[in-house]
Amino acid sequence: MKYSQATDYALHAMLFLVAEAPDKPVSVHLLAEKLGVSQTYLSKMLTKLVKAGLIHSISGANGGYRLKRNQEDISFLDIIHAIEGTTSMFECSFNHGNECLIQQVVIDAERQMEQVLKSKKITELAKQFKG
Amino acid sequence: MKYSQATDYALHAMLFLVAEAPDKPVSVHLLAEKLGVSQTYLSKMLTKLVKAGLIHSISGANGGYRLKRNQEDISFLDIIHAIEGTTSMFECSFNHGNECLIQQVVIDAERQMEQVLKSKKITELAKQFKG
DNA sequence: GCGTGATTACTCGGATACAAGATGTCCGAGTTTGAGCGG
DNA sequence: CCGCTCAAACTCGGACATCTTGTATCCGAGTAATCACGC
Repeated sequence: MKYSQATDYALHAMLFLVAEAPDKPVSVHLLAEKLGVSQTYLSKMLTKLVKAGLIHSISGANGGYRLKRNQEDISFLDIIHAIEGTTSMFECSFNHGNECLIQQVVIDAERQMEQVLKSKKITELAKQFKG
Repeated sequence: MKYSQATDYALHAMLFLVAEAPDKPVSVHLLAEKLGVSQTYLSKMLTKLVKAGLIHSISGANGGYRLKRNQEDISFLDIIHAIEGTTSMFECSFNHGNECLIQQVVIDAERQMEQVLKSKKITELAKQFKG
């Protein structure tokens, strides 16, 4: 049970965008260099973030990725969901009478975690990052 | 980011032990049959639970697995940790100045989840299961 | 009836196999910018 | 100076390769209870 490295990349990439370049497009090349990871792999993650509506892609020369307007609202959970998907962490594989008590407990715990991740916005961190 | 099926098996196996046979050994054969999973694979999970000190194995004829004495204290977290390991869900792969702000947030969220899983005992569920 | 050995019913652990997912690379296609060039 | 073309700098998306992990099986070794048999 571990978050994938892809999530790690995505979170750091988003933090960089918010902190360093909130309004101008940044190329994958530069972003990958700053983070020290492979361009092509990072681009896959960015594509997911685009599909999730968190960032915007601008093709052509001087293109790159740019934050969407509502950057204030972007939470950790948004980014994690964009990469990992939104399906629940736990799924009971037995078929006992509709609702599994075990599953209810685990999902309840999961919601607690999501609550924290949802309330924490990436912009908060960017301020700390700078200051 | 998903709990493995092995965790699902282990939780259900523990619930069965607590609810149906709190003091006598149950063979893997029977347990696997009740849950409808493979014996050999389930036995691997039970081995982990033994190593974690949650249950006891009795070899030889009429042997099997039995709960440890302190069954009241066994929480969801204990079982999950036994199977999944205790390492954190998130580990920052970059080396920026010791402490990663992102990692702190995610680990904080993780702790919230663990809090719920820790406070929920398997015996609680067994009572609901019966009643 | 009692000890001894064989059988049976278990767990334990290692070796192996297979599938899926994470990670990473490569390349061709489309798109926009900007430079160069001819009128 | 204007417009056209072409190259460069990008993203996009699919195909592919590799490695790890989860899932699962098989088998031999060890262990404890029980049964059978002979004294």
